[in-house]
Amino acid sequence: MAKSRYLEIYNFIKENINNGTYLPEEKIPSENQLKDIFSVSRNTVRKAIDLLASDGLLSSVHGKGVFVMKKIPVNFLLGGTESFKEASLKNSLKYKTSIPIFETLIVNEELNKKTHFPIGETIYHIIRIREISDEKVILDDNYFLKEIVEGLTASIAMDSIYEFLENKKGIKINGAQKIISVEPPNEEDKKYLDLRGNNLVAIVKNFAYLDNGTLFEYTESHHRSDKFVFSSYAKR
Amino acid sequence: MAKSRYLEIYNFIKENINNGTYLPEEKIPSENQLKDIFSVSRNTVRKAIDLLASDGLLSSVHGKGVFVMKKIPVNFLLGGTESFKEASLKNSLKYKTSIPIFETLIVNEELNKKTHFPIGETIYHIIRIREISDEKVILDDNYFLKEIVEGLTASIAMDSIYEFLENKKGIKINGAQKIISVEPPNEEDKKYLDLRGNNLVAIVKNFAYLDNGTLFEYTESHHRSDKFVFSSYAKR
DNA sequence: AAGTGGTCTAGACCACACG
DNA sequence: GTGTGGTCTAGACCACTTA
Repeated sequence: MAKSRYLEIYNFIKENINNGTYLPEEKIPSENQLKDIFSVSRNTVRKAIDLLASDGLLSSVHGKGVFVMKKIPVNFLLGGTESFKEASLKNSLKYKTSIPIFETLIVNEELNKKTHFPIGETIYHIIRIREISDEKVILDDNYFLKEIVEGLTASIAMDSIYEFLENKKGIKINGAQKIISVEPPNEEDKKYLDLRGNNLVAIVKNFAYLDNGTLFEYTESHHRSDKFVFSSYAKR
Repeated sequence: MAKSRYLEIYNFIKENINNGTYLPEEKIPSENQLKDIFSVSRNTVRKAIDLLASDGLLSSVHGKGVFVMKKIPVNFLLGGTESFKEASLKNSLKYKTSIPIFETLIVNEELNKKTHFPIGETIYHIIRIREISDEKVILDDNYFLKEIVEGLTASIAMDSIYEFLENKKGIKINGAQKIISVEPPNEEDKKYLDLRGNNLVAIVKNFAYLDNGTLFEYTESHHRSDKFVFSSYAKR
């Protein structure tokens, strides 16, 4: 159940898009009609529509109406801020995680250059190897501010770190800056991954921020290049 | 000057972030203070704040206040010495463009599979080669719905297609779904790009939609892997 | 002219954080 | 308790599109 009126309307519209009641490239009922249907103010209807528009599902056009965006032709997506586990579940893949490194470090100049954490901060450094269908294809090189993620253990890291941070510790994550590039594998990649002749890895650098603006995580995900996919929707 | 009150407030806050009046990890004035400063209703202040939050510049925290996000400039995040990456992110690059192919096609089954345009539609197919510092490093394989982009010419494509569509034709673009992968070069890549021994290309597939939901563009950008970089901010 | 979304007001009550 | 942001109302007027 939705806890607010606008989420109720949000879910109603979303459901009607998914089940084909509202068709792509066509209009949904006008804001005034929806306001009467739900007996709410127009602002509440607009809030629901704005949310769906930022999801890329709707588009408001002045004087015309609110259109349903044509369905995005990809349903096997990785990426966004989705964690490895969420992505795997959605794609029903078999995965295994191993953790060859779980250590505590103090940020020195070299680490500061790489992670952008302030020099002197205490951080956890974790390397996780992701095995999918019996092939080690992803190496996650994680750095977390210890102060923020206190209580994190290797067995939690085997599962989902984000699940722990958000649900167990109540940490509010605002979002993350991601930078993707393609580079030759480093020593750790060669040591831990099943490169199978691939001489390049796709690297996703991830700078994650708390709701108050603090940088609390830096992660480099090294993907075997032939197994790498990334997806995002960019509003114009 | 801004044409609406909320944009005025939006620009005011943004300016104060940029010039250091509002500092990262600290709070901006409360919604009630801003409402009095600008003599507007609280909803108008909230609209400005919501916009900046969706830009990733602010973050509202219930009961606490509105925080300025700490943002590390993207060019610092890259590190390394690769001047191309820094330059391309600063947008200070001069592309030289050549157009070996500019043709009109009817969508058949094979093209439908690749572009997702309806079978039977008339489309433009354009291949553009991007040369940077005398190296051909990007191949753009573009497909546009002819009906929408009518009037597009090769000389426009040399410059900026989007500038033409948005400013000259008044086309409203909602956004685009992007999918990134790494693959071996195809025959066209081998023919047109200076691969310099690189045996992989980074491919950005781009599905662009109009405001009414219509898919009007499909583009594959093939980047020589050592010159590829991609950046995005994802809200949680 | 009628209908649509875009902006804005001046309130209200609620939920959360902190001292 | 006080202050903060989160939700919501019941209007109003404006700007754009279509007929």
